[in-house]
This record gives sequence, structure tokens and C-alpha cells, in this order.
Amino acid sequence: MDAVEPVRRGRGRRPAGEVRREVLRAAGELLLEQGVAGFTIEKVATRAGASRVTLYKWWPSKGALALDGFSTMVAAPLAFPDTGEIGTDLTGQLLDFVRLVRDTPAGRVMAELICHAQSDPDLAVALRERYTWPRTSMAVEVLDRAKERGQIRSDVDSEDVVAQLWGACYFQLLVFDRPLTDQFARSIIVNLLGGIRA
Amino acid sequence: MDAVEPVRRGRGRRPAGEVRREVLRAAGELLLEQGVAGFTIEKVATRAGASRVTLYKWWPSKGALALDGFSTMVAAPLAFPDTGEIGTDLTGQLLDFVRLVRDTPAGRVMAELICHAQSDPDLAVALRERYTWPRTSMAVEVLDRAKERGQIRSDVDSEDVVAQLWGACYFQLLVFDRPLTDQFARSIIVNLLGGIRA
DNA sequence: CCTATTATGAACAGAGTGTCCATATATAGT
DNA sequence: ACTATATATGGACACTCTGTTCATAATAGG
Repeated sequence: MDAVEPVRRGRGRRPAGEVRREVLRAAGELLLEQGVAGFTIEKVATRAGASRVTLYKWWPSKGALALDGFSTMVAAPLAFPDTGEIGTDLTGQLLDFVRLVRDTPAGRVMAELICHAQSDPDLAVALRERYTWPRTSMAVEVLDRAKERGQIRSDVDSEDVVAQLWGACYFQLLVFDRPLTDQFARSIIVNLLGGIRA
Repeated sequence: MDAVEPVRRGRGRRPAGEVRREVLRAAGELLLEQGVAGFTIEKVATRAGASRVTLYKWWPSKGALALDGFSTMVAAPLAFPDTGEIGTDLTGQLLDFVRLVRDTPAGRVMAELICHAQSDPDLAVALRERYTWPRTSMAVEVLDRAKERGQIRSDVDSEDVVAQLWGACYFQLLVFDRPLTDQFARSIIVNLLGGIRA
């Protein structure tokens, strides 16, 4: 079960950086393997060969540790092309997101982190600052540029649009039980860009 | 704190219906007061003046009990007019939802239940069958009728539209930290119905 | 080399879970 | 009315996880 070599040297100080690295690796692994449900301070400490006290010292909450571990495992590429055509840009970005969520364990963990943030204020702040905001702001920038180019009505709120695209995907994932397909991503972009009136 | 009269009669059998009613009332109250975070089998049992064993016997999981309690407290009205104008119908329905979520504790509890369902299969099934499906199917029906009337393109998937409206609201609530306003609801309907192209 | 910093093991109280048991009693069947 | 069954109950148990305190050991930096 625990295929990790804990590097136990007995009591006493270990290099802080080393311990930190071990803990983050253990946290990330545990998160991807068992999800937030099986993620406990105790298990992370055991797997990292560290003391729970050490974890309590460095991380204010379980959620903060989880997000740190997640970040070290999933280095978000966040590439974002600006081709000048808003439809192309949005499609590329949304498809990247859909595929990340659908084809890797990261998607499920993300969903669980969002959920856990509902009852963990520390995690909620960290998640917004380190994940939600950076990601959405890029989409918002692209949309704002499209508005300047006259491709989108000027009275449209870019953040509303982000909610109607990414929010729809999260809805599929969290509430509906429908699969998250490439076709779905393309369709909702068409719906929003072209309108659904005949 | 505990303003309930537990109706304790000592050991022995009490009428099953009575116990069940007490437990559901206690569960619903606790849920609205403290949310899912403070919702434990132990607290529900104490508040209902019942034994934990009894709860374990009747409800398969904490989530199932929570949803049952929630349902007894929040009898969803689910009124759904069909005026013949798809924009009017959607606006009315979405505004009802937005106001429920924004102005009552039910909204937060709903969000927490959805989140909890991510790691509780029993709750996930119950939530879909008893909440998500009935609600969304009504919106889908209205959209399908609008398609028959030619108000909406026939190649549009009604469930996609639901995801882009209700999903956007859930996104505001769970991921973004933006307030859920009436204006937001109206805007996203306009975006989707009329399209965002200039 | 000396000292401050830091990790560690052990232990603790507290809460919650999930499961036993024997006992008491309401309800249903005869 | 009597009996059998179903069911609620209190008490207890082992277990996990949380969050903390304490003395001890070992590294890192001057």
C-alpha cells in the first residue's frame, strides 16, 4: 500500500527543506490516489515519515496542505494563445480545461477542493488566489480584447461569460452526471457566441 | 442551545413513525443551523432523543440522513408556469432559484450537499433522483416546448442550456466569490438567448 | 565550537464513527 | 387476552482523526 521509503532517521532535526519536500510529495500523492475523502493529516505525516506536529506547524489547515500538495503535483501549464478570433481562443482554452478534468485525476481533486473550500475559509482564499483568479482572469482578458475589437457586445460582462462556460462544465461534473465531452465544450461556446434563437 | 424537548421515555420501543419524525426534524434543524460541517449522527441522535444505533439502522449514510432531513424542511414549491414565451419562463424560474439560494439558508445547504455528494455515493444518487433530476427536467421540458414552437434552434441541447444557466449560478456560488444578483440572472439569459455577438 | 532553530516520539483529551450486547416495550398475530 | 416479533434503548467497545503539550535530539549558521 505504502510504496514510499519514509527516510526515517529517528528523532531530531532534519533539514527543513527536505521535510517540506517530503510532506508535499506525500500530500500530492495521497490526494491523487484517494481524493480529499482519504486525505488526513495523519496519513500524510506517516507517508512522509514526519511528525504530525511538524505539519501543524507549517500548514494552518488541512485544506492549505492539500492545495499545496496539489499545486506541486499539477503544475498548471496555463498556455494561452491569442489568435485574434475569440471563438478559436475560447475553444482552445475550454477544451484544455475539459480534457484536464476528464482525462486526469486532477479534475476530480479540483472538484473536491472546491467543495472542501465551502467549509474551510483558509482553503477558500488560497484556492481563489492561486487557482480561480489566475485562470479566469486570463479568459476575461481575452474576452475584453475581443470586446475592444468589436467581436463581442460592449455591454456584456466578461466574468458572466466565464461563469456560463466554465460554470457549465463544473455543473456537468458536480451536479449533473453527464459526461464532459469535447462536443459539449464546442456546443456551449456556439450557444453563447451565436445565441440560441433560431 | 438545544431548545427541543426530547420526549425521553427511557429504554424500550417507541413508535417507529414517531422516532422517524423526531429524527428528521432534528436533522433538518441541525442542517439549517450549522450546515453540513456541524452535521453529525451523534448530534442528530442527541437532539432527537434517540439512540445512534437507531439512526444507523434506518439510514445507510450520513448523507442520506442529511438529504432526508433537508427535504422535510424545504418542501420545494417547484411551481412552473408556461407562458409561451421562453424568455419569460426561464427568467421566472431562474430568478426563483437565485432568490432561494441567495435569501435563505437552503441555498448554502444545497451547495454543501452537492459537495458532500462528491465523496458519498448514496447521497449522490439520492440527490440526483430527488433534487437535480426533478428540477432540471422541468426546465428541459419548457425548453423542448420552445423548440417545438420554433423559438429556439432545433439542434440545441436543452440540457446544455440548463448547464449554462444553473451551472453559471452554482459557479458564482461555489467557485467565484461574486454575489448572486437578479441582474446576473437576467444577463446570462440575455447572453444565451440573444447571443453575445455584436 | 556554540547556540538557536527545528524535527521528533510519546502521550493526552476530545469528538465522531460504526458495531456489539442485553433489556424493555409497542405492535401484530393468534 | 395472550403471545411472539419487531424495534428502540443505554451502555460499552475499538477505532480513527484532531489538535495540543512536553522533553529530547540533531541540524544549521554564526
